[in-house]
Amino acid sequence: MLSEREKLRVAQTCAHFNLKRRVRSVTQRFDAVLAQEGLHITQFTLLVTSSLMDATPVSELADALALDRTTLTRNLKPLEQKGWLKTMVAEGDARVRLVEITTSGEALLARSYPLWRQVQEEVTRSFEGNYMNFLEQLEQLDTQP
Amino acid sequence: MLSEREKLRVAQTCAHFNLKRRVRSVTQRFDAVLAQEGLHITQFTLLVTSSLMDATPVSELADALALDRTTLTRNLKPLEQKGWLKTMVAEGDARVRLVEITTSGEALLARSYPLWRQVQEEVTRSFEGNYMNFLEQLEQLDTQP
DNA sequence: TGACAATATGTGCATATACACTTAAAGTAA
DNA sequence: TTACTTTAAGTGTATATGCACATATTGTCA
Repeated sequence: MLSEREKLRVAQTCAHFNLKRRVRSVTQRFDAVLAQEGLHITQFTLLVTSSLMDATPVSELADALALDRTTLTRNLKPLEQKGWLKTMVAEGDARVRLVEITTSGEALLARSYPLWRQVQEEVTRSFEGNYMNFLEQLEQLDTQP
Repeated sequence: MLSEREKLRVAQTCAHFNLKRRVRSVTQRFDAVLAQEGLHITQFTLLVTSSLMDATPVSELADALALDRTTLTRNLKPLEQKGWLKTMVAEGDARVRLVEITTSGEALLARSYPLWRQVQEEVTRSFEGNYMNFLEQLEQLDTQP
């Protein structure tokens, strides 16, 4: 049986819990604004990355997003259905599926960017210039000791 | 059409993307170890909180976890099925469902705590004493300007 | 008391996530 | 060329998440 002290320690310091609940809050702030374009922040990020890495294999895109490949496969589906992304079989290797953003997807990005920026600025404002430092600290979470 | 520069800005600085991918990594590190007890880190946190706040209404528990109430309802289900949590209708108000940890749940917590602690220490080690400062910075993400 | 408002919770639907397993295609070696 | 291995991707299943809506119970006021 755990002591009260140990339980409190988990509740107050757990890296996962503390991160996750903040992320939930941040997700909702972005999603609330992006909803006017029928978009979630996860989808916005996926569209931007697809646009940056044009005609990329699914696996490479998953790596770039630090996302499980099978998760990406499912996340692509609604964006394809709405015509913002399309996929095509790679020439010379029928195993590979290349992900591409469509013209409609690019237009959506152009409309959504100001919305993203608005929330991004609100979220980062409270860091008062230390946001980049915060991002660096975040990276340490991945660093294996 | 977004410029390359704007796309890179999103990819490199987006608060949501940067948080989310680190969280995915942290989740996997906890889950990998807790798997030997058949537990996810999300469930571990839920069990600890239920244990701390004994016989709490679903809504109050959701508030404590900064979790949508309907999400909590579903997260409770697998834990109830495995007999680690139980719920009972509150005396005097049949609308309220109280969540309680079971003896079996407490035993599981006792076995899982060392596993949590092991990963927690690994994850926080790289902060070298600045972890609490990091948690405070995380809180600013919720602060409305 | 009876009608309506407020409260607590659950469900339908959709997205997000990942592990285990499957399928299909390409590469390789006898 | 055939058999085996490797590689790229998809599917089955389960948990996690939250909005919109539905249901049930309690409270309130005329």
